[in-house]
Amino acid sequence: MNPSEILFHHQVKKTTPRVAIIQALQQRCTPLSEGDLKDLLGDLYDRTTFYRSMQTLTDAGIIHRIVADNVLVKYVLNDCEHGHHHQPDHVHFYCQQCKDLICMEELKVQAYQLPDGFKEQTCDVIIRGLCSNCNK
Amino acid sequence: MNPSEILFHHQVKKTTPRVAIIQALQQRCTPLSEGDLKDLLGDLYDRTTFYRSMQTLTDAGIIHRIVADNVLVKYVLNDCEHGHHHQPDHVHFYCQQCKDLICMEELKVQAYQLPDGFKEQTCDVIIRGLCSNCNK
DNA sequence: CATACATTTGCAACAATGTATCAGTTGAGC
DNA sequence: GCTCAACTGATACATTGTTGCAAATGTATG
Ligand SMILES: [Mn+2]
Ligand SMILES: [Mn+2]
Ligand SMILES: [Zn+2]
Ligand SMILES: [Zn+2]
Repeated sequence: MNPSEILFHHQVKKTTPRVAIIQALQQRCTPLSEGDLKDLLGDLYDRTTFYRSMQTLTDAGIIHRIVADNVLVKYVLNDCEHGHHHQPDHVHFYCQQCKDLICMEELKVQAYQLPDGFKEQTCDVIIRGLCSNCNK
Repeated sequence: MNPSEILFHHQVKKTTPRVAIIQALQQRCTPLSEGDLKDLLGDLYDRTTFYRSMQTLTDAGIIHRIVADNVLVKYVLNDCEHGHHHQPDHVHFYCQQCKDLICMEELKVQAYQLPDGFKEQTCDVIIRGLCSNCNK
């Protein structure tokens, strides 16, 4: 599906920033931060618009957020081409040195049974440390 | 162990802010944020000093950080009285509405086997959603 | 106990991230 | 093409965290 179709399918208005953001996420197919997207798209939209767009797209179930660290949030499509859905799916590794976020597809996250009354919305499993490049 | 002993044992200089912070963490025995500690300790130290102290105490292995969310970091003693050690130990639940962080002691975190070369330093399992109070 | 030196602190300035308000623009449906 | 709700950009603000440097403090030594 192209960005326009995705937006229509989720009943979200088609706007220039939203289309551009979805397109960029599709092309890279990896978690991207505000900075990453800014590098790709330049001054296509205001920072305020960015945050509002990400909120809208998250609420609509088109993307989801990964909190890699208190100072780094990344965003991914829920339905990427090569099946990179994921939500409480796999572990993410965050390298404290090179600041890279790596999807550990092979490390699946177990389902946790919350006590009665609690409602789960998202689940992040973040392992922080040094990646194989930086650990030398 | 009292704060002074802990600091001495880890070969960290004994200073007023560090002692006060450890003391507060011991008394509450629950994860506290910068704001929580500020409420307890007032203007005992500057904000800059706080961040530097937490870095030092973390490096020394006296406390550890829990990243509840990109805008909320909490700190806990590694060696609390009633055995609340925890590191890759149990799941933390973060209520997106009342902003409470709850230790799910009964939900243990599995050990993940990282690929060769990767070095784990910390592991957070954060489930976000609504707590039983807010989910009504 | 006094001194000396390294460590730590407070202050000021800055950077990054995120939110609120509001006037002006845009887009989907008719 | 109109219309009106939805969205955007600009500005201003809040919070969290960092950096540089002079002044204060803590520990080790004599
Ligand atoms: Mn992933
Ligand atoms: Mn806990
Ligand atoms: Zn790395
Ligand atoms: Zn709650």
